[in-house]
Amino acid sequence: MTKCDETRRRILDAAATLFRRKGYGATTLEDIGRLAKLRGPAVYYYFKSKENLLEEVLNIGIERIQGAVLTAVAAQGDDCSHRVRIEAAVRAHLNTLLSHSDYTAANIVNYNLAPKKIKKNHLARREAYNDCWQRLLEQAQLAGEIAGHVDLRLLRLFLLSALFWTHEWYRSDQDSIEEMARKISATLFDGIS
Amino acid sequence: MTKCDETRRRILDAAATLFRRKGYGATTLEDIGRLAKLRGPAVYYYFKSKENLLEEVLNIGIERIQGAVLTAVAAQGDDCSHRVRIEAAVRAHLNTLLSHSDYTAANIVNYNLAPKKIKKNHLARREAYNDCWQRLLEQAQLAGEIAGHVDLRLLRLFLLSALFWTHEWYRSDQDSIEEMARKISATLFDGIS
Amino acid sequence: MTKCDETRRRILDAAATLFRRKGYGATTLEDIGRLAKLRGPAVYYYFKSKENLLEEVLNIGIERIQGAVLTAVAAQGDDCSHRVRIEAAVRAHLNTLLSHSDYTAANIVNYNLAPKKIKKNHLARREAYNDCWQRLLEQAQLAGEIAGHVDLRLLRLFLLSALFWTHEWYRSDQDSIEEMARKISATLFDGIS
Amino acid sequence: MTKCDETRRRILDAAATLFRRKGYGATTLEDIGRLAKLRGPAVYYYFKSKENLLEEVLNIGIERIQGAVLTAVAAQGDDCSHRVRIEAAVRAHLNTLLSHSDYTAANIVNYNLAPKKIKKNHLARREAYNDCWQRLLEQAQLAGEIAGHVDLRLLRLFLLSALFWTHEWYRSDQDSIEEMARKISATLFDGIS
DNA sequence: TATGAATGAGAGTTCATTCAT
DNA sequence: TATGAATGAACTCTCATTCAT
Repeated sequence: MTKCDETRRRILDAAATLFRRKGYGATTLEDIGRLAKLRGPAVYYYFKSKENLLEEVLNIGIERIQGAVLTAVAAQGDDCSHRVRIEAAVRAHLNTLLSHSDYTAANIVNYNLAPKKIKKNHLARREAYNDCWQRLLEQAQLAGEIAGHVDLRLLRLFLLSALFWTHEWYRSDQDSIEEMARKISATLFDGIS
Repeated sequence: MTKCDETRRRILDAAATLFRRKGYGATTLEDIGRLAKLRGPAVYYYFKSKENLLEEVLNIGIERIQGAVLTAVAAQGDDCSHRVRIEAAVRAHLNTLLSHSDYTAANIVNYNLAPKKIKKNHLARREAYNDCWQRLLEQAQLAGEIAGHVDLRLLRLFLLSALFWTHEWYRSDQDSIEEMARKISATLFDGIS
Repeated sequence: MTKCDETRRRILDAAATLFRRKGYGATTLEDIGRLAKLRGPAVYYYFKSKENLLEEVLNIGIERIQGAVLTAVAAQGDDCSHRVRIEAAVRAHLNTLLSHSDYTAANIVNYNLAPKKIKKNHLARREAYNDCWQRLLEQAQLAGEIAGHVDLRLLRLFLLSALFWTHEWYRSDQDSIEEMARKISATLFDGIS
Repeated sequence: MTKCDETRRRILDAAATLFRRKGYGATTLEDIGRLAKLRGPAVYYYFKSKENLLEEVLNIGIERIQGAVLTAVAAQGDDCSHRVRIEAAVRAHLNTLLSHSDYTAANIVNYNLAPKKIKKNHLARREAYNDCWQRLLEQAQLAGEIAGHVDLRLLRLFLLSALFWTHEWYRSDQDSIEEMARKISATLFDGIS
């Protein structure tokens, strides 16, 4: 990794952290520069514009979580139950979002209010991630582990909404991610009755 | 309703709509004025500052949804099952959030990135709304309709996350609120197995 | 005095007080209204504009002090020394400026930074007041009570500067106007050696 | 002197000139920028706020005149009379105020109406300058050159009032500073009788 | 590779002023 | 006689962006 790449990464990290914490609009390039240990305008050496920087942060945010989820699912092997696979996916999602990187949280916080152009460019990645989950659920339904009458689209939206919004209330000192994943999965499959 | 109150309401409505659509930071007072059919600075005749306006929009957003949920639950009477009551609450929440007013959606979109002072002042109302749900779930658990082993705090957070985030993907032409409420409730109580 | 005149006077008094305390620029019509017990725009019923109001305040400020000084001098009669007359003038000037009305102090504070048009209109009155003093000094010099070599123009400017600026440091609980007038007059005539 | 310092100084000079001429309130940052040959917002590269700029102008105004007076007095040596020293102080004061810099005049014009915070911070410097004069007069009185019965505090206030307000009427084509200083000093010590 | 200096667009906000009532 | 409502001009200030170095 050249020094150039390393600086670029430092800027991205700083941006992710600040976009998450204060939001895109309230973060100045000078803020980012400060955290990345250089001056604001230096960002322009590495990125075309602030929007551009946002775009990249958003992309990394999705890539990371998607990578983590896919890896986790694959790691379960082929002979385990779909319930186990889905729980692994939940765990991986939460781990990435809540403890491994600011990029994904920055994505959630900023996607909605991002400039239209950015949203448009980014949409495909979001849908790709949704598709991962959709497939996961479909396979479980095919295998009979999810009842046939369940509306998978709604289930997915509902589940991902819940998973994404954990970052708004999660406190690392109160909740264990492992446990959360287990409980969420249990609630989902068995219900609360 | 005097003309003054009426104009004030028009400004609040405009602000709620725009705060929801573009976010607090990206919404100009001139934008608000345009939508409310007056000039930007006229807003200052009714509100002390833009922040002040935000504060009021946030408050109304919570008041409305809390009012709707409490009313809906009360309307079920005392002799129905807790499952029915909770489903009624879900339906009322979704109705308010998705079709009755921009205030609640504006609240969700903007609360997190709002100025600290505003967040602090608003916190109590958010917690009050959470408490409504907590009580609803506790009563159901006491009555045995929710299994004793269920972690109610996590359940509530999980459920409200999912319910709040519907506004990000809900499309009125694709999803019926009635149906969503029914399905969500069913998934919750019976699980997906 | 009709009610109309009375209100007009209340507005002028309020303006004088505030112009003196905070300056013309920092005083809003709403401020003036508040002190005069009516709303800001009501001022327009009595005055054409804020500038207009300033103009009148400035004029009254000079008229009052000039009236007081002339009256005081005249009251000394014709057979007293010029030194006594001048001391009476000093006393009258200080009394008006420091304890009898805000108009004169408002004049001093605001004249310099007033809009050019106002200054131009007001100049004649200022000069008239200067002329009173100039005549007072000339008569004293003619009578031999002021030495022939004294530059009366400079003396007048010097004396009036000192007298006008008392309002910047005068504290009614520390300094007696009577005594100040006596000491100033003594210093002036006899010197400090 | 770096380019940065040089620009900063240009801005200060412009501000001093305009604050003196039109007053703090009526001076726009754009005005200052125009005179300093840059755009208005560029001022913020050098100063935190307009108030900040005012503060610095006020400070320089006092520093300059105090420096000039102290230097002038010291330059008289130890064996001259106090009358000579005081006349030198008067001359230095007038020279600085009337012909050497706008800062001191800007101070006089704007101090009184300045924001409270600024006034408070600045007060000490004003008092320091007053103290210089107070000491000057005390030494003269000790040496017997000022009569024992003279109220030095009043004398100082009176004298400084007169000296400060020269800037309101002084016209360089009518009055010679040298001569003014001489006459003022003569009047002061010997009286006008 | 990165900074210092500067710009220009645009924001929130204030306020004298107007006008219907 | 006075107010409530609204406007428009202007101001301070912020910030993404540019450019010479």
